[in-house]
Amino acid sequence: MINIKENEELNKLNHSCAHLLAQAVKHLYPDAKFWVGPVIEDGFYYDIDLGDNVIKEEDLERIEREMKKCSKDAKNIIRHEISKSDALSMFKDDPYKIDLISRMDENENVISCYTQGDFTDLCRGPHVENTKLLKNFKLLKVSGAYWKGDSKNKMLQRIYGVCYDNPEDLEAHLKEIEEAKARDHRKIGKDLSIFMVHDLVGKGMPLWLPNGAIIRKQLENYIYDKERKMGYLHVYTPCVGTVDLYKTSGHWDHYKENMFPSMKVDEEEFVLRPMNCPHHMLIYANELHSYRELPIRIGEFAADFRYEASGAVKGLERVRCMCQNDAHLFVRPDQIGEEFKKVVGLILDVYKDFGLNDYKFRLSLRDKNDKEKYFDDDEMWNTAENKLREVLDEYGCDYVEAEGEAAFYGPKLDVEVKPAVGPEVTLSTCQLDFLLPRRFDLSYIDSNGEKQTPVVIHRAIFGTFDRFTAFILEETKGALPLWLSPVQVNVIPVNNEYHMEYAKEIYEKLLKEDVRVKLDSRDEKLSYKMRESQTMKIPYTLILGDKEKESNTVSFRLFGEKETTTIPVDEFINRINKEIKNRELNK
RNA sequence: GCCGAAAUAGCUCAAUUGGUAGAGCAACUGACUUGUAAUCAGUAGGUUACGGGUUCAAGUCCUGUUUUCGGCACCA
Repeated sequence: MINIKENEELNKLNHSCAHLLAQAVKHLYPDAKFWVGPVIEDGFYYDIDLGDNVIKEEDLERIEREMKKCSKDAKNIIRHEISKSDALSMFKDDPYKIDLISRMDENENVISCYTQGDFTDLCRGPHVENTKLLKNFKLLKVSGAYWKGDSKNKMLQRIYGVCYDNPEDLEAHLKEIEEAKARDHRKIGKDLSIFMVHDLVGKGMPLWLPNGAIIRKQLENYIYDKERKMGYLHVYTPCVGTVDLYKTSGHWDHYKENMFPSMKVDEEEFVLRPMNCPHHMLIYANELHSYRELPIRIGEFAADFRYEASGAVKGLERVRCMCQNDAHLFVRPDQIGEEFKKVVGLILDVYKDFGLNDYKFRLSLRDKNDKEKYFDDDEMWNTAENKLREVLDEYGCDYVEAEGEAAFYGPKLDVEVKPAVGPEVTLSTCQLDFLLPRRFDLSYIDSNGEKQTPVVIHRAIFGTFDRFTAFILEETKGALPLWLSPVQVNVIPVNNEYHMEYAKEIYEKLLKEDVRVKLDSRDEKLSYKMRESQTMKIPYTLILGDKEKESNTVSFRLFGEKETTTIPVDEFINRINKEIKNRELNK
């Protein structure tokens, strides 16, 4: 999809369309007051205060009609510049405009406005010359949005739309939205029986069905092997901890509100754990460590529970019960760079294995002025942040820096991806931590026999198995590579009476090879079974009839393809074994 | 959590202004014995998310709750 914000012409067009929207809304709702109407990657929006009026989805059509009317009026969009004081008196009845004007740069004494017919808006511009150029637009959705993005403020109404300079591009844009809905992992998850949810279990607590469980198990095996080869030691720990554990770590103070409420058992108070760091800290502290042992890498596929806001819960992507692909690396200060580099290397390696290219690195730093959230030690923060930058530069990774988004214990590097529907989410994460080792009084003995404090690196390559599965389903549109597919081979005899025996023979052979194979023995036509095989996106469908039986061959059809290939049975077995072993991607 | 919308058979959807809840697919039974995306016939399937109210009469109107969806805010 074209990035409208970054395209000069489309940016201008969409910005002007936002004004056209405001003009139409002003006609229909004379009391409307306007906040801002920026251009975004996929169009534009305008935030509006309508007082007691409410714009609903069904009103969008009416507003669109009014916009068309305004467009047909073919008014020139005229820029004029006024002084700051004139602007303040001109918009004196509009608290939103006063807010904008008064916060403008001291040096900026000239303020620009744009007028089209009966409508004038404060705006930096630029705009198209005439409203008649705004023809190919569509209003897409309406929602609430907090003023200035702060939930303590009043909620305004936001209308989203998009505009193009020709009807074909607009049509293509709308089609893309439809296609995105079709590859939403919630739809695929239902169609392919991957997961379900149930009110009696609870919101944000997905149940992984057999098909989903296979995918997850494959992901676990894959990353477990990678980690083990890199010297990780895997553990199992309970998914509860005492409140005191989280008071020690500091999480209780920072995240109490986002944890499930504590439960009292006898004299102890427990919580469902929201993360695993404290448990792993205790495992480290269980033994005395020499500087020679470090780094020590403790890994776990660990279930965590977070009381996510009800409005945030979404399929497998944002859940209240998740399984992290977690690990904590205990390192000496001189090992930070090298160890961090290994983690970034692993991330790059894994994304390559999955054929993922569309992701972004985000380096989250502290807000130097926020002494409440972030512990006050300039040297530690600066050292940590610079180490992360160094490694990223070494790999030549592009990244954006985000101030004030670090964890309370240290800076972090996240990998962000865009789901089919909704805003970007974090998959992988790697975080430096100078604080928790101190809070848990962790130590190792250095070469002089002195106690030193290790540094901890928190990292999750898949992030959570839940979210990674959601993402991989959307990336592949449900047509998973062979090694991840719940059913890898579907065996269909041409005629149940004459070919079942041969079909069974092949089926047994594949079972012995540890292939996930299904034999469709129902009394149905071949075409009926083929249809289901394709809609369930099974990678290989075998057709076995007289021809195959006589020549000891199999005929297979790949998912999404029309032609059939016939090869000897042994050759087929070699072929899929190789494909599975190498975790080959779909072409 | 906030602003909106929605919830009807396992799935996808119908049901005029309030007037007997239907269809296709799936399931089951039988017939058909099939060479690459839906063979035919029959059977069964519902406290219309849950609770309360208005009404002679509620899937439909009002109200509370839950869940889902679109955004906002949040995301260790």
